[in-house]
Amino acid sequence: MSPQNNFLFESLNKEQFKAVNHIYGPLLVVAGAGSGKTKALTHRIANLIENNNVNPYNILAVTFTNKAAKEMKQRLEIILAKELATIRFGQPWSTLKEFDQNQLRTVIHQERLQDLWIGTFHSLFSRLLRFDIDKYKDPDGLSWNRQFSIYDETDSQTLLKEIITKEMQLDPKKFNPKKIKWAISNAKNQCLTPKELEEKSENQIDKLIADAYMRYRIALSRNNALDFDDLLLLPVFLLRQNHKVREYWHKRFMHILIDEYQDTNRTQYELIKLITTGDTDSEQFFEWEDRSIFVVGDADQSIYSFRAADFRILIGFKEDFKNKPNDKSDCIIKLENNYRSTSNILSAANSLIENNTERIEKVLKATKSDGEPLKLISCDDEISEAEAITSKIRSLGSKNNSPNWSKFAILYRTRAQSRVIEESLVRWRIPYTIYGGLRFYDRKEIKDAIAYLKVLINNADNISLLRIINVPRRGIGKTTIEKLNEIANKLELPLWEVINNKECLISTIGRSSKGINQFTELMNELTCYVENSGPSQLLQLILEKSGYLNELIMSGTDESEERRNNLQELVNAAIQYEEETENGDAEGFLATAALTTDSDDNKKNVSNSVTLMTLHNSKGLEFQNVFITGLEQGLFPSYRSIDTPSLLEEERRLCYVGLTRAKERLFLTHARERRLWGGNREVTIPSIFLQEIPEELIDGEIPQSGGISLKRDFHLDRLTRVDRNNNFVKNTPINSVRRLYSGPTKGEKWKLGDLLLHPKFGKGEIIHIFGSGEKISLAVKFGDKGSKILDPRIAPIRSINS
DNA sequence: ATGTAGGTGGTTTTT
DNA sequence: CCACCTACAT
Repeated sequence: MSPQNNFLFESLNKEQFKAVNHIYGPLLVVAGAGSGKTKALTHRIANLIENNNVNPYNILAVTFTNKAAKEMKQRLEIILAKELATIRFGQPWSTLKEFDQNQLRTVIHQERLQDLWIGTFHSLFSRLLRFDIDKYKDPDGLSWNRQFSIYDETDSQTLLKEIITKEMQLDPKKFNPKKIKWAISNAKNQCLTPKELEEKSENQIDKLIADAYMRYRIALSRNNALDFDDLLLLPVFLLRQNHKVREYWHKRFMHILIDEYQDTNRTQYELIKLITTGDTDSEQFFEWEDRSIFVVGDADQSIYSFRAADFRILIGFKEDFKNKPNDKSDCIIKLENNYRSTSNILSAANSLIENNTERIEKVLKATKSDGEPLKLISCDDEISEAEAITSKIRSLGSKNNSPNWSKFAILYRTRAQSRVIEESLVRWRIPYTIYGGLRFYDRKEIKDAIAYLKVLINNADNISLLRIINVPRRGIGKTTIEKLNEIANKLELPLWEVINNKECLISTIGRSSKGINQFTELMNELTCYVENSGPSQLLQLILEKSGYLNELIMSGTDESEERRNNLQELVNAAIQYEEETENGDAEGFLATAALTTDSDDNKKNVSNSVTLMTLHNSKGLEFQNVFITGLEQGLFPSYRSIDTPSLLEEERRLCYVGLTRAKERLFLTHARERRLWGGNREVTIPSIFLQEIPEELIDGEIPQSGGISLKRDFHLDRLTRVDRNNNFVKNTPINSVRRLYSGPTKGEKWKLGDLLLHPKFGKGEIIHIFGSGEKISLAVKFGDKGSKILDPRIAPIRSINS
């Protein structure tokens, strides 16, 4: 059939059409922000299935987030259902009743899309490992089975810390487990084995890290566990060594699509290459015949190099996948029409990004009119910044009787910046949602419940076992656990094997084994249910039989009520998982739990609230009104990037991503001074990025000071906070609020040119006064000691008469 | 075995 | 400033 007649192609521009109609061979789609790349992707998949007889079973589609995967699947469902509508009902989709529409979608979902693999690299390849991990033969003799646990950052750090302190006998203060984990992760993302890392090491510390990596790997395998990076790294080794496995996946995934290709790292790239080329020698060029690889990306939006993403992979695409050495065929399509933002916003973004050197030349062309100029909001400090943002949102929102808060997004470089903004929003009763931060699955009670399930599935998982062995309290103490753990290590057995052995217990810890017995009996009883129960039922049983729920009910506090609700929510999530996957097993549910982030949660999107998130989290989203905050040197761009050109370019790309999120209005804010971590306020320098946007596009504005009349009130007690261990923190005082409420200062006795005496710096002269009233800081010049910024309420200074 | 006080160290971005 | 860890008291 002639594809041109197909409505699949109706709403596409010329370039999008070319992309969608690409069938075999490699293709790189360079897609600028807002240029309709998701459309190109979904329509191409539909085109493959609908018009080119491709079985969805043979398609692998990689997205950057689970949310994107979900959305893509839904869009695909609708496209195909529309197609089906004309065939089944002989009438267009829009004229069908909702009931019929839904029925068609269900049909498509069940009959056509069930076998389509679509998801993040991590979720897709954890799935692949569930099939084939037992076929992996490790050169060091390590092994895993398909019940493997997935360790999150905390779990793996716990494990690594144990290795560093106990096995290697190093001082964790000198050798920070976090940093070592970071280094190991980096190696894994570059596809390096411990051995390769060791060969590359140049100094003692590098050697130590390689050693830790080696031991960490062994420890993971003893726990039958993998960390996030392993989910990609292990498949690479498996596919490299096992021809049969490689051929299987090569033959299965004939059409590979990858979104956000600029954020691919070496390991992911290796993975894709292995599956695409299959059993051919890398020296040889194979025929594409009936297969394709289709990647979409934008080098200007590459913002994840800190986790080893490398956008040069995108730039090298043509070289990597061209047909023959001399192939001249053009396998690049550029999407440059932007359908999202006003022309002013685009001009600003284009000007900014032109300051980067490493790029694929590309200019976003506006399809919308000029719109309003960008607004620059300069503020005294971070509190007035927050107030200015809030007041702007209020004035724009109040034009409407029922304001649509979800049209607003506040973006920041670091999470720490959100706090002050939250306080301001709470004060003005503006509803907001923070993305990122504490994951649902990271809450204490959820991690506990999941740990039970993990141990039931994989009893070698010591980290999870140790987490729950005394939760709820069974009177098992630290020394007992320590003792047993030592025995387990000595015998090279999982801790579970040791505690599940009555003789062993009695001979080693004797009378203090009561609690342990209670625990093993519980787990043995629960194990009986594993085979015939789904994850939701198992969780329910765990919570009841362990006494976890009872304990929460007994305590009867608001906090425990909240925890119970969360646990109910967890059971619901498991039920939903079972429905979506048609009786998916507990292993699959655990993988979902490990790999789901908060921003994947679609429930949040429907609420009418202002969005707060990091710039990183904003990738792929769009909002009517966007605030980019904290545009100061050292904050954005970050102080760690400021002196390194390549890192600075990444910050600039991050800024570019931020700018291009906005559809209509864009606000840029900065504070003239800022308290970074409660310490002294620092005078700031406006971000270099502000200078890189043409002046004529920006409209300055008089900064709003923090001195709006504030009514003491409400809600502050509802700002329940949770610490990093997920315990609720009671009555956290909110300092900035307190500061704003406390009355006027004891008087402004300081003025320019005054002389003062400081015990450490000596005599100084006030050369500048920042702020006024309560929030005053003095810049004082101390002769040979240089200048300092002082807070006169804190600094031990007294004025002297000249 | 468990709870709490105080000292200390760390602060970019995430699957 | 905040969260974590350790040491100590119960």
